[in-house]
Amino acid sequence: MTKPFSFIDDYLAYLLARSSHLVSEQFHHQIQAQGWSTNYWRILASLSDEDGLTLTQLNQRVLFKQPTLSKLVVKMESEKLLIRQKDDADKRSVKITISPKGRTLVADLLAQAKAHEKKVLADYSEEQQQLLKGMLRRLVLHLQD
Amino acid sequence: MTKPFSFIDDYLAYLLARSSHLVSEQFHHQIQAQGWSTNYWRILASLSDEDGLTLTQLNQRVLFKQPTLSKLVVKMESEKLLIRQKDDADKRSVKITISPKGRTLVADLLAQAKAHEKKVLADYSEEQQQLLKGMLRRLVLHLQD
DNA sequence: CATTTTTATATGAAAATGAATACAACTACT
DNA sequence: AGTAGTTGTATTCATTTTCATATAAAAATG
Repeated sequence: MTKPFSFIDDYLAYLLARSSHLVSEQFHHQIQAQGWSTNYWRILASLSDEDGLTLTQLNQRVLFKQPTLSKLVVKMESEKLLIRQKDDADKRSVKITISPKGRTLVADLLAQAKAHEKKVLADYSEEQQQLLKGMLRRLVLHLQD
Repeated sequence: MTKPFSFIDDYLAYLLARSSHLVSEQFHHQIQAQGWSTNYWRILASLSDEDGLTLTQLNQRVLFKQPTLSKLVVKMESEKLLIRQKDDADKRSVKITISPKGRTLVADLLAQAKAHEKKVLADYSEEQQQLLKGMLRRLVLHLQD
């Protein structure tokens, strides 16, 4: 009995990239149809858990290059979605907070995201969902140092 | 007992994006250190399993936008890594084949990729690896229609 | 503490990307 | 066959992203 899968279908990096792509794709369309950029969503979602992050801290969650995030954040501030303020403790740092306008937006998007995930995982039992997420969490923890 | 995870750490799309990012990151650095673009790697890897794909077919595996792939493929042909030829059956189509030069490159990169994956999954038992990959494969199948 | 090194963010020029579209070839329908 | 719609690829142009670097502040060093 030989290996049943082609390289690509047995290559973890590809399976992750592909599933990530597919899962996000639909939802990104949904967001874009409402006139929002997916970058905005990613930034707001990352801030939704823990507000007042530094640009660097935010950058670690949001998976952008630093100059990209820097510019996006300035732009989002100009659209009143975020507030940027110098950190008093370290005057190089910029602390980023969601504005009230941003909060209402992210609340809406979070609800949509949860609903979308529910659909994506509709065929999975609660145990399977936790198993999948748990394995991914473990992988992330394992790799991020 | 309340929910132990923040939104982001319990959101499948994020877990996938993050783990995908982390897994690929190191390997991409490794490739870039050798002077190769990660886009080239993705294209060559996708072709390694099944040569002579059409641009559209290749595009489905490689997760680029069509104009991006179109340009990359022309560029790679000019560097003698690929061969583009009109499909006789359908003269709109371009069939893409790996050149001999491309073959030696991809053989090298495939070996590196497998070695890298082995390191990434070093802490996982064979069963766990198959479980993880199986779940991802299932997710991909489930979503790609 | 003065000096060097490191860290946090911003910016400008250059490259990559993508939406829209053009164009050519194929398919379906009448 | 002729026409209308569809599909496969290339191209254009505006936007986005990134590399390289600047700047300023903090930390480390002697």
